[in-house]
Amino acid sequence: MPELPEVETVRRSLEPLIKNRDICQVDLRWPGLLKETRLATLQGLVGSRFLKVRRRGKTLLLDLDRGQTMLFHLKMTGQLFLTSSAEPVDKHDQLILKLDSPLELRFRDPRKFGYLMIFPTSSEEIVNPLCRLGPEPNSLTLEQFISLLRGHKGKIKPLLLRQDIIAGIGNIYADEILYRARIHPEKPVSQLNRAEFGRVYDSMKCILSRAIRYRGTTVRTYRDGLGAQGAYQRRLQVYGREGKKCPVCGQAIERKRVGSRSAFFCPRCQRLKSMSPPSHSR
DNA sequence: GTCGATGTTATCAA
DNA sequence: TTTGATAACATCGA
Repeated sequence: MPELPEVETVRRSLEPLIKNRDICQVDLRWPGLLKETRLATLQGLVGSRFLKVRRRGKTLLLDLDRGQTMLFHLKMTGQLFLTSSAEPVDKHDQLILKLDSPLELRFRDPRKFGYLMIFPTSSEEIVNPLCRLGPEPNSLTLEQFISLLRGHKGKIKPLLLRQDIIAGIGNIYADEILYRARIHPEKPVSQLNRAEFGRVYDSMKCILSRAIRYRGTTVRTYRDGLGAQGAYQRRLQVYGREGKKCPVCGQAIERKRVGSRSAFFCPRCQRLKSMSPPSHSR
């Protein structure tokens, strides 16, 4: 679930509390967490201090003094949170960074898809996951948005999910964005007119900022940097609501596989084809 | 117990 | 270029 709004919420909740704190001890409990990074590099972080916490797409970037950056990808079920060392360690806790006082920064991930990568901050733009990301949604003008999408073929929803085109949108928010824009997830981008692009663009900005305001969506495992749940799950209009009534027209929400992911949408508000004009023959 | 699905994405084949 | 399948893994619900 960690999409842009969730990762941004983790960032905002974590930064003020770990900024200027030192790493006193490193306890890696599952070596597979490290990606393209040596254990010695991780252990060498003892004595480093956190400077800031950034986000790029769905990744978290923890900048340290001494010029290194820790990149966490939460994937499906990863959690990065600050806690007290008195808190019992879960069997899915894969990394524990002891900070000063009783504070610990922990990475927990039941499914073990998430990872940590450490690299020099200066090489950020050439490092693997970051260098292939498209622009941030909030940095895009409508013109840029249109030209990014127009350069590709295919259905709109799978394109919104592509991180190399636009960074940060995942399955939940793609569905919510398209619902608000009244665009069917399978609509070919080649058939979108300017007004429809405009609606998707406005909807993207609106949904993402609203989801950040509500501190993200907790479907199951997502937690912010202090272990708190989000609140946006109560505002979802279509995601996970198959068979329930569309909030606007009352039609049953449908679910369909689009680009090998589940897509939830209202078949009436999000039509694939415009209605044929009424027939006069009778 | 089994089966199918889950918010992500890299990789490979067609 | 695009798509679909697969894989990484644990958990949950039917």
